[in-house]
Amino acid sequence: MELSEQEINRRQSLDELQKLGIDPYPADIYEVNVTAEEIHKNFPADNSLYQDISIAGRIMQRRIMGAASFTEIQDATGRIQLYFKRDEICPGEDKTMYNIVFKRHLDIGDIIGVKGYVFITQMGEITIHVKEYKLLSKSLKVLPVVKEKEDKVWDAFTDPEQRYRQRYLDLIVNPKIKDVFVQRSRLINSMRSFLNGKGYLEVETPVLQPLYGGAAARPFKTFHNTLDMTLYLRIADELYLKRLIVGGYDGVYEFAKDFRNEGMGRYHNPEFTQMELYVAYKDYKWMMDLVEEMVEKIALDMHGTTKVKVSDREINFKRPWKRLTMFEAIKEYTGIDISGMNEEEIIKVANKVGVETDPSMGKGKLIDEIFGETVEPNLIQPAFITDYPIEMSPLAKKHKSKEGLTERFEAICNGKEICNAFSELNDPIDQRERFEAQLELGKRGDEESMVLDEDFLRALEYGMPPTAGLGIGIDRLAMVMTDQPSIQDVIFFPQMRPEKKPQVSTDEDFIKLGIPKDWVPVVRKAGFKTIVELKQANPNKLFNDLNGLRKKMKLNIPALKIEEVKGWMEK
RNA sequence: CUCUCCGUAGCUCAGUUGGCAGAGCAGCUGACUCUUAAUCAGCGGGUCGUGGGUUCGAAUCCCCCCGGGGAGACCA
Repeated sequence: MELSEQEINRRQSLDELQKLGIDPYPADIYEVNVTAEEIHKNFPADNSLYQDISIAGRIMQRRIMGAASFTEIQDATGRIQLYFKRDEICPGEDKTMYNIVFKRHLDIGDIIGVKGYVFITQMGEITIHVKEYKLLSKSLKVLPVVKEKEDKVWDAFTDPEQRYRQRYLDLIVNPKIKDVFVQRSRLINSMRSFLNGKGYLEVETPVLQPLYGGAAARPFKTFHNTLDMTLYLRIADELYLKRLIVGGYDGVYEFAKDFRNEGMGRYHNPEFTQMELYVAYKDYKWMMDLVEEMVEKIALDMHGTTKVKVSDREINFKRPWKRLTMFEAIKEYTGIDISGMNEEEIIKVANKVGVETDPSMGKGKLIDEIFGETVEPNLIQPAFITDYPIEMSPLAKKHKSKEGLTERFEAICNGKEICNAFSELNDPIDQRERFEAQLELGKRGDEESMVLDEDFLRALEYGMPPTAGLGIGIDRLAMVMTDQPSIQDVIFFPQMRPEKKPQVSTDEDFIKLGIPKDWVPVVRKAGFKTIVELKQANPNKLFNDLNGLRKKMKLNIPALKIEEVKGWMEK
């Protein structure tokens, strides 16, 4: 690849450092005994602390004033200023370590370790007075320099494409991003400790599945060579976890990566994280209480309060949350009671509220669409929607008392579903019929309808206790809890199209033509990325251009002769 | 997949009606021993996303393609 001027400078510094006997990538452990955060926290109260410290981090900022310099380094906890003084770094006659190594060959982005003591400058900044330093890693790429003063930010690194593709850069330069992922981790820890506290068992089930099931979604397909069969990446872990309830565990849960082969956008990444929980001898009402308790606790653990700021609103997770049946909710937001209607009447309602319909949609799907269009975006504060139609809930138990409905709920918050739960269907004969109804939908053209899983039915035939099940979207919950507008902001490496690589020939290809090694970068600079392009060039013009560049770039290599250039063309 | 906006130096962005490609930061050279968006003087840095077209002349106008954002579609 072609290097920019600054990248060439850094590689030259690397060489110079090595000539001075400095290993730019030393292998030894560098012992650190304090963090930037600890110093900022404790030093103001007790100035006798931190008088013999060792700390390491990345250089983020340099202000050089002749024989003294201020540098900021950033460790995992934050930034701290360093003070370098020439005669302190170099007590003897030899000032190389300051004048040459520090001033000339260190750059923003390099990682160094320093030893010294903490003091406060005349400007009142807590600073480390450096007695000695060591280069720990030389940085060859130029970091974007973001400057900040009193909440004003200059030259922020904001391009979403680069931020997502090079998340490491985003994390280095935008410290608030690092925080989001710390928060995400705390969310998961909070949930896990809540579930462990209840005595449930964390388990793992297959990602590669011969049949996919447990949700309405299109799968990713892959192939196992030895078994000579198609496998699917799981779209949900439901059917496996229920097999474990059949096996006799009281409560099992899994933090699972699931994969759905569908569109992408602010709320959808092809792979996403879900926590699914199944508890024996419970029902969906019991599960609602658990969800409220768990999410309230997460908010408290993360923010110390149940109130969470999300964009320009405040969402309060304090129990109890509002509870509405699906029909009540649709009636509340549209004024239409669809509870007694047949499919034809519902199609009319759907069209009236702006939902497009097509023949593949069953009654359940239609109701779901009407709900999604009219109700869901309006539910900002956490709310439970209960009692979903049977057609859209093929794994949920029929309602105890309401005909045509199931014992199912979703929690909605900030206009989006965050979880889905039901009293699990444990009647194997009913379950078989529901799967068959799904196959029927599939024949009507519904590509997300479920397939029939015989082994799962066999498990149910041995008998599954009444069970409550829950799936909760970790990414979406993290979006709400960390106030991020897009799912890509709570996933380290969101899915993206591959970066296109420009077509280039290797250095070896050029050298094979007889081009001296030192001339290869010049040839590239002249605009020839491939040997094919080069061979089409006019040798006289090429000869002139290359020697011209040699002069312009002040290269200390012998000038080319026209015979040489012609020689490359003939090979 | 559709609509829409965007792609210019390492980063953030200007670029008029089509007329020599600009600024700040970063970099390099020099000055400066408590600075903090350090300062001061000087210098270098570009395949204007890619390919085609119109034109005497294209970063600018037109078309194709690539990548991204937003809104939909699909989806939970």
